[in-house]
Amino acid sequence: MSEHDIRVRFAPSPTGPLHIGGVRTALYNYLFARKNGGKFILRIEDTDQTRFVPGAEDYIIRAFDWCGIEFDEGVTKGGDYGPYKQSERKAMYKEYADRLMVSGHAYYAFDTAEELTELRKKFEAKKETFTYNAAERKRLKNSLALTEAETQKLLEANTPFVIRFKMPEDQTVRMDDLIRGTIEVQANVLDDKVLFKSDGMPTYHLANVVDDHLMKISHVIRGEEWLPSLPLHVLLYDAFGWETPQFAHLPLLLKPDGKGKLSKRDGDRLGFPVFPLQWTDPKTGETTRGYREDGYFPEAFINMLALLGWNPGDEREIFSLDEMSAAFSIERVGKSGSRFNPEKAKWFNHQYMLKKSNKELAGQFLPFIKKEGVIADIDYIEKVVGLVKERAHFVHELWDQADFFFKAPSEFDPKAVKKRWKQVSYDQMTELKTLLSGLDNFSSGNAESVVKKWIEEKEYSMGAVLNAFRLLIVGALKGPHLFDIIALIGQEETLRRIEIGLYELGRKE
RNA sequence: GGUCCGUUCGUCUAGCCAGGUCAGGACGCCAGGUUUUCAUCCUGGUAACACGGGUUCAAAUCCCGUACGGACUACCA
Repeated sequence: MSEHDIRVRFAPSPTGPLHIGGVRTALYNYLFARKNGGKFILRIEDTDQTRFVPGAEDYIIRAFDWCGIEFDEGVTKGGDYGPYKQSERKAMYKEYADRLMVSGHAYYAFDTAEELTELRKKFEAKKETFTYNAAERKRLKNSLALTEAETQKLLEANTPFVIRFKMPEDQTVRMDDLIRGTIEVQANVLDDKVLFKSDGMPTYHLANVVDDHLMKISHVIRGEEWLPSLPLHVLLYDAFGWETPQFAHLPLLLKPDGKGKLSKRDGDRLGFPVFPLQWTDPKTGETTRGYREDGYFPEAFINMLALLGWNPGDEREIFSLDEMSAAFSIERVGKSGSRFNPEKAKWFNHQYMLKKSNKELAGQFLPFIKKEGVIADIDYIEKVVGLVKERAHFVHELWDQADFFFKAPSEFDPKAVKKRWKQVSYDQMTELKTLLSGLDNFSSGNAESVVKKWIEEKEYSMGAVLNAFRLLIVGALKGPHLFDIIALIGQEETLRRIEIGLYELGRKE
């Protein structure tokens, strides 16, 4: 393996279901790896034991599985750079923290969480912000302020400690971001972040830098919320004497209305999912809807997500994962946050509905038909789907568009009856029944030409006859081309429905 | 409050880096056409460079400022 191999990672924390913003971040990493012939790695960042949520890791894996996003290495895949779960790498982090101690880039701090909280409160009362930095560290309980003997004594007494990064003074940190360009920050304004916690676990900052280096990550593509800690990370690479990977910080997903980033509450409030899969909170038992359960096709979901912040530079909008991979480039990712638009999400699903084969759709439609207590042949369902798929956004909407293919109307839309069932209708339909019963060729085309010829010869109103006919067959003024319908349900059923309709609607006085 | 990031139709965005087009496309919405139903589809329309300076013959594009928005500011990631 050469030094220049492209390796990217997605590193979620198993603290709950994966937000669609996270899915998008993973997607961009995946596309970047595919485009550049690189590897895509899934690493679980579970260094916070207090926030562990059972089932979350499994959820994350199932979610990507559904999306069709595959990893080359990671918790489920294995690989040469494992383990891929940080809790299983625990032992090594202390070693790296110690290296920083030795090189003078880090120090022990014995301040308790309570003491620091107290300090922050005091500062706040003075309308100031407490920062653990060069100005303050001398007055606090740490190995920089204490004598060596005092420090040693505390250590020997097993006093809980953390290891903090010693932020350099008077240094300008220069960073390059693939999306935002060059960013400069004065190290003075940064604080001495905790690298190693008193529970023996590293913080995100240490773990992510160590792991990214050890796993030979070439590009760190992550959410914008990490931008403020980028200087720390860059300084950490420097302190270790490691080459920094390239960075790209992705813009946020914003809520459809109002201000701020997209949250679970927006989904509940506006009626759309914020998670790929349904999630049931193990503690509260509360269930949150997912895109899959709402009837979205994974391809549509991914396609919609990809275009939220990225565009190919031409006017294409419908992409398969392969097409997206080929077209993707990090330079074409926008800088500003994207407002999520539920309407367009539906449109995407409709596009995929149109694209999908009738066979595949029929298979997905089958359970809904069974639920209605109807038994139907799969070939028949396929033909039905072909006629109605363009009128639905989701598979679950198909039944409403197609129920009349499976059963005679049980009721007739009163408004339609009022509008289209006239005095003459009864006699005309009776005549039509006779006409149709004599047909040998009941194909859509033949039935249509015979019926229309008859209407013309009798000088009936085309609209009146056809709409009354539709009413008897469908029960409402909706549906595909009428003659396609009767050809599909067949001559016998067509005649039966006319008969039933005649009986139900009767002769209008 | 501090630090950093951002700002083109209602929304997603192209155009910006290498200044010069009636600022283009898509979703939505509106109108017309097709479908003697409804939906699809087709055609057309609606609608934007946050504001103020500067540089220039010329600024959406380059520079500065302002406003607004966002993220971060934990022994969370």
